[in-house]
Amino acid sequence: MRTLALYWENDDDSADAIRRLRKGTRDVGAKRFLVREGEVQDEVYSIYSGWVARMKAIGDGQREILQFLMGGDFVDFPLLSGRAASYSVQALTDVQLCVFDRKVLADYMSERPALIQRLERWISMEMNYAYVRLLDIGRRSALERIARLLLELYRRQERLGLLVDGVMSCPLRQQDIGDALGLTSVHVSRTLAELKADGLLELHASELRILDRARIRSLVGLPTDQAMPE
Amino acid sequence: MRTLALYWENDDDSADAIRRLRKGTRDVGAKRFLVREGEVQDEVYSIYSGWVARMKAIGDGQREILQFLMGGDFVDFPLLSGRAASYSVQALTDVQLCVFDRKVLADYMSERPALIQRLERWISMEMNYAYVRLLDIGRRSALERIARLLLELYRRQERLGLLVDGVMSCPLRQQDIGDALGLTSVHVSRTLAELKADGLLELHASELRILDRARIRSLVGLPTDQAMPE
DNA sequence: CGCCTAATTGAACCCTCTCAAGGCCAGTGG
DNA sequence: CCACTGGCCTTGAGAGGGTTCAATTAGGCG
Repeated sequence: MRTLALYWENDDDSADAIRRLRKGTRDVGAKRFLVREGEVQDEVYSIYSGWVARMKAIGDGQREILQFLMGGDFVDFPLLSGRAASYSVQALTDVQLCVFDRKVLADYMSERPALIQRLERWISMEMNYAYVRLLDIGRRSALERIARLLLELYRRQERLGLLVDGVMSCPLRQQDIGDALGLTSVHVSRTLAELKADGLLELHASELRILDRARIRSLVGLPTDQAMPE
Repeated sequence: MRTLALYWENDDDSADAIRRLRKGTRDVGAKRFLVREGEVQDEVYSIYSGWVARMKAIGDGQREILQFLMGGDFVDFPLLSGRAASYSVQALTDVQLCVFDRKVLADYMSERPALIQRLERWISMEMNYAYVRLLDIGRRSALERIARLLLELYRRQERLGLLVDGVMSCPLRQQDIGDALGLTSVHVSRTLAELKADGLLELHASELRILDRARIRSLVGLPTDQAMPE
């Protein structure tokens, strides 16, 4: 486990400053909830290591995973004004968190207006993930959805420098993938088999390897070159 | 056509101040694009009157509507830092816009840190709409999706004081509803017929009337009382 | 080794799509 | 005033992608 940067770490030292605001760290076991829908929390978490998911539950025990979170991501939302969460957040693996006091964070930021844009950029990136997922679920086939999601996760882990020899450690169960993409775990299984058979990727024993990135990108409707992320 | 409040108009006068920043107004005809995916704009719009949709296109001519916008909503995103839009924005009806200069708005806000929280609250509300839609498309049946969307729109128009005798003027084609919910216009037609037959709502000649709000709410999995919005 | 959770596979079903024809309505032009 | 047009909605029939149910296999872990 290594120390991960906060998202807005870029070219200046504001990330460092923010990091110094942290109250401490905390370990949370897999399957534990960090936030429950409807609750208000005066702490803010960012993820140090491990995987986490934001999700909404529907009456009959079903759930929809809204977003997967990993190293450096802030867990909840809105960050500054503590309001009842509109979703739950659950640890998918054992997780190490960075803990902030919401008020301290809010005070710090309101004294540094330049950070607004950074905050806004972060949020709009989050927003974009949600919108891309909407396009996925609304308009793409199971094959395309799964390929795109795996590529997205792979890309994010890659950026964090967490790949080992081009292999991503993927703690997601097929159930989780299905819950994120509006599919059944059964159908995720079948579709993954198809992707493997086509030689696009390998996923076995929680290890994901992208075999043919270009072909996946074209399958998904992205330009084949490296123009755009995900 | 009446003057609509900006979203963050609440209890103080910051909304007034922001409104004074506006550069002017502009009229845009139905079907025109206000923003195109990938473009950068130095103007920011909020909606004065009319309906607008954010959408993403997929290669083969399909599109997914991400969000419907109406009176007081800001059109694009991120608001302050002009970046390439990750979606297009199209007018669904003739629209009257409030035009701001992005830089003026950004400067104004960075001098008033208290507005950060307001900005963040707005965005997190937007985020919530996206997340609710994800739950819809991912886990709910066509019947539930359509009922919920129409209730959401009805509720928003109600808040804006735009209902006339409990009737909402709904400029959406069934195609639009389908594009927002991941359905075909054909199936939207059939499902609407079912909702009408069940006596839940009326939708005819662009006029929507909610007949049995409580039953729709329970169909959709919301508490039957008025506890929560949408 | 045994237990438990996750993944795979098969078969039947169903919700939603596709394709296609017809109807309604508003606008337009003769 | 009426025929024509184009856009949208409706309706039918058939097909398909994904689900459901259920049984089996594979994997981790004490």
